[in-house]
Amino acid sequence: MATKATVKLADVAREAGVSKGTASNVFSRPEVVRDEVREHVLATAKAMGYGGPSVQGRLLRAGKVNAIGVAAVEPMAYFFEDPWARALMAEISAVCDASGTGMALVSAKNQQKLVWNIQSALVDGFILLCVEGGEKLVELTRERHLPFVALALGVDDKSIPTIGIDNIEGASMAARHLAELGHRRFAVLGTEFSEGGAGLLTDGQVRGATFSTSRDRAIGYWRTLAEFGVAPESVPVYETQDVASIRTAVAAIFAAPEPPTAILAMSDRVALVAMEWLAEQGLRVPEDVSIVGFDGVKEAELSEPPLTTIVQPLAEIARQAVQAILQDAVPAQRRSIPLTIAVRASTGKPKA
Amino acid sequence: MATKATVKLADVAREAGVSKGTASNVFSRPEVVRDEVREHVLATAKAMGYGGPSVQGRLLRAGKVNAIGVAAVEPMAYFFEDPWARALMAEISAVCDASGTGMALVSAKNQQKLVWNIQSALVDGFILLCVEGGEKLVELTRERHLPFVALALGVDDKSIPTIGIDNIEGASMAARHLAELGHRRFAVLGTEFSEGGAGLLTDGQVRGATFSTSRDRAIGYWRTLAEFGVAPESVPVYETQDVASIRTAVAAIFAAPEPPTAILAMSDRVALVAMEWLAEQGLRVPEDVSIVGFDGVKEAELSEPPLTTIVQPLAEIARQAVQAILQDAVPAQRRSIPLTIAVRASTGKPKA
DNA sequence: ATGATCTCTTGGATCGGTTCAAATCTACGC
DNA sequence: GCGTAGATTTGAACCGATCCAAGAGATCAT
Repeated sequence: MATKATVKLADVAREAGVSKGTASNVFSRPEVVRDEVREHVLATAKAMGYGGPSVQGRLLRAGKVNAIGVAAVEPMAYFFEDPWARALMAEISAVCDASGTGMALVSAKNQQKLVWNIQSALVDGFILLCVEGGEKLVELTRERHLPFVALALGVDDKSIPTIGIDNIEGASMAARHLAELGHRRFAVLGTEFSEGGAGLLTDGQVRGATFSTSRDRAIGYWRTLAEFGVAPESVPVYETQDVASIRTAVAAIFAAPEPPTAILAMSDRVALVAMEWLAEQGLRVPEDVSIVGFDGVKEAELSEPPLTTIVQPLAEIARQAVQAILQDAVPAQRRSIPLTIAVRASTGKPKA
Repeated sequence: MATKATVKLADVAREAGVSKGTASNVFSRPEVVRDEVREHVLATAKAMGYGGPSVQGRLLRAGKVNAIGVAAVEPMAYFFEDPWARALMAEISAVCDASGTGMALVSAKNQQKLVWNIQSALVDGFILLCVEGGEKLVELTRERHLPFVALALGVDDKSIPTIGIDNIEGASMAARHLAELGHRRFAVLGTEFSEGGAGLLTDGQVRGATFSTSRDRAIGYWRTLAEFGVAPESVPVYETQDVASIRTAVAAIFAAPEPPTAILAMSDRVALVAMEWLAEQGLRVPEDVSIVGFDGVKEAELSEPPLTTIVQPLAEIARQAVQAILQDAVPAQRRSIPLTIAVRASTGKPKA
């Protein structure tokens, strides 16, 4: 059903009695060929079942693929299932759409396959979603000698072109919001600090975290709360992983003799799971507990109650990332984009 | 930062003092070259900043891209935002993942760009999401002379390789479920029947629909209801488009002197919007009205109440589509995959 | 007629690899 | 010292187009 004996441009040219060059022009620069000739070549091509210039051939010559790859160390379905990834992909694709650039999904949970996929992806550059295994991903991508930009990179490395957010600043905003409402007893529901960890963390574990994203957010919370007279030692930080670990953590937090009146969650996902647990326990948000998320995913707007959260400027991140790659002008180092806070119904004054 | 003077294989070969052929073998068939030579060439390559064999060059020779394209006549963000598309994409990507195949997103709302994108996509074949503009899409894809499979194609055309579902059968299941619960007064909340239409349809308009998907579902509903003694004329069919048109339609349905006790919705999306309207009006589901959706998207499980719906076997559709393309064995004609019904809380016995 | 312009066409070089038949090298047996 | 099988290398052909300098024709003014 597909290409059969693969008719090529040269065949069409011969059959039509013109040179290869002319035949090529008929397809890629029709205006320079005389109408009569063009029609004839086109007709011959159609008759022979020629499927237009092979992309491969053209490609070899042009060098540009006109597509960018988006890579992650995750199964490919991640792009369509994870809320953050999805939101980001939607923004990236909107930018690509506008500039007529194609997108290729490059991904694999399996290291070996990932190597191969990155090596052989037909793209002009990469956008790396570094939520997990970021360093490895960057290293692999480097070898392709193509422009790339890392997003959500969890490690500090000045030599990696990154577009991101200022996590300390974002966390600060969340903490300030709650502190200004009058809260003084807090707990932090964190994301991953180190490979596979979970549970209550010590100050040292927080500062020595593998993933700087989590570390910076914790530091941002602590620092700002301190300004309001809340001692960091009084603000426990729980590391979480899957849903079960999140529930365990919230349970631990509220098992305390004097539970917090406000929760600082390092991601909307964590916050939403926590809200579910709270609802099950009959604790009202925000009357009994206020909670602030982080990321600004769509789901946060639709939850009951809607979640106050720090929203990431995904559209702007996407725009800058795609532009950087298309123009082969990747930032020399990390570039930060300002965050905003969306105040919704999950936060309020603490109980008197 | 990217490739500079672009070192090529020939350069490395010259520098290392071996032939181009040997250099090529070092990278693509390392086992045939002597260790000593291999090491030396590899070292030279690294020193010169050679980024491995260019994919383009290899490609030209090999002919296989090892990627399939998924195309739709929609803005690219559609793949990440539309519930049905997302669910399907997740399944497709799972299959691709398993076989190490890459995925490229090919899409554009703009006809001209779409043509170009399809023409130049670097893929071995296409999966077409034909929810809208299906015929045009098929036509364009044909020209590439690559294997392709159409999904959710809304038109009857035996010459198009399609993998789909039996819409009549699915609609039948929905209708039977409600009829067996005892319902006798129905209304159909339909999807698009013809380009841009909306509102109450006549029998003739239903049967003469442009989109066979909607037509078949309507026919399935009517046919089965008739078996239960419900005359087709008593079951109004409303065509809908955007959210506003859906709300208008439900409003019209419930403005009737004897409103139906059950709604047959042709898609989960339509059903969910309708449920929202019903909730606003204080009508309880299923106590006052039962409703059955179609598609089986994730959101249908999470709605309040969870929606009874006809679920499409997306995983199986995805598997067959990807396999067909990878093996260049596209079905000669339409192939149907059986549907199942997920009975949830949105349906119950009618009020006595 | 002759030369100057213009408009098309042509053919060969090139993109960056892979492939494979033939050439070269080694080691080993007699 | 000679022949031979086996292991490596080589070099030219090829994949399917695009690009461009140069050639061929047609048109028009002198």
